[in-house]
Amino acid sequence: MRIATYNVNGINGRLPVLLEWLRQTKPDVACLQELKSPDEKFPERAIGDAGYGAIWLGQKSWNGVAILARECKPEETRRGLPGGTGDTHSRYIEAAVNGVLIGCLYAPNGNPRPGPKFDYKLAWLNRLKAHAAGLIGVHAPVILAGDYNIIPTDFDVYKPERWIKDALFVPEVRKAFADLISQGWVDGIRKIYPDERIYTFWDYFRRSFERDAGLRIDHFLLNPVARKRLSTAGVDRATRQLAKTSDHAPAWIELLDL
DNA sequence: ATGCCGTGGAAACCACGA
Repeated sequence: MRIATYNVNGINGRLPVLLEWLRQTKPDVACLQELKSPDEKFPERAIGDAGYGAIWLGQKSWNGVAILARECKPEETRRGLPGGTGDTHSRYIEAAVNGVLIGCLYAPNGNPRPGPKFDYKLAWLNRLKAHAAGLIGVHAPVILAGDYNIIPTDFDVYKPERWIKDALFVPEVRKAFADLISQGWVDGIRKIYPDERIYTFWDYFRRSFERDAGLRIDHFLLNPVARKRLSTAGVDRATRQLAKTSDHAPAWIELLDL
């Protein structure tokens, strides 16, 4: 079972690239972020024609998350993290697909720091941690996949010194990721590639992709049941080279079938 | 050191992203 995550940066503008990627790589589940689309403009028909059922949580212009499942409809279990009174951002949706519980998340960027956007990021990550604490012990595979907007370590950024004060890399934010790991979650991509440079995002400008000046900010966290089934992982770098592409590349993990 | 590019929405610029 292949589970992918892809920050599409606008699902309607990105539709040709998204459909090409689905056609070529055929993930069983695809977690999408940054739809930048209100619910009524989600391209349900085009995605259905491509062979995918979908659930989504959009909003006008910003944010937005969706879960796609090949040849079936995800069984939605939650929309929005708990404790979100007054939070208008569409950043979390969760579903069961073939016995695997999938949380699809788009964490806040948090820049500029300090400021209200950074405070919101830390508060949101605290809510994620609280929800994750309740999922870690579920007796089924659980995957928390998405754009965490966190560079976990020096090894996950092309030039750490340039990012020291950035909201993706400051100690408080890296600690939030480490706290999740302390709960018992496993960083799936790093588990498969302990010693390789893996990036999932490259800026559009300064020829970042050509220079491989990237960041690893899209992650899969696996609970212990899911970890036992983890077999392979990867990043679809070819998709990052297509015309009109996102600044993120899709990332994926493979779980052994039972 | 930097939104230099790109998207969406409103309005021919602005907010926002990482």
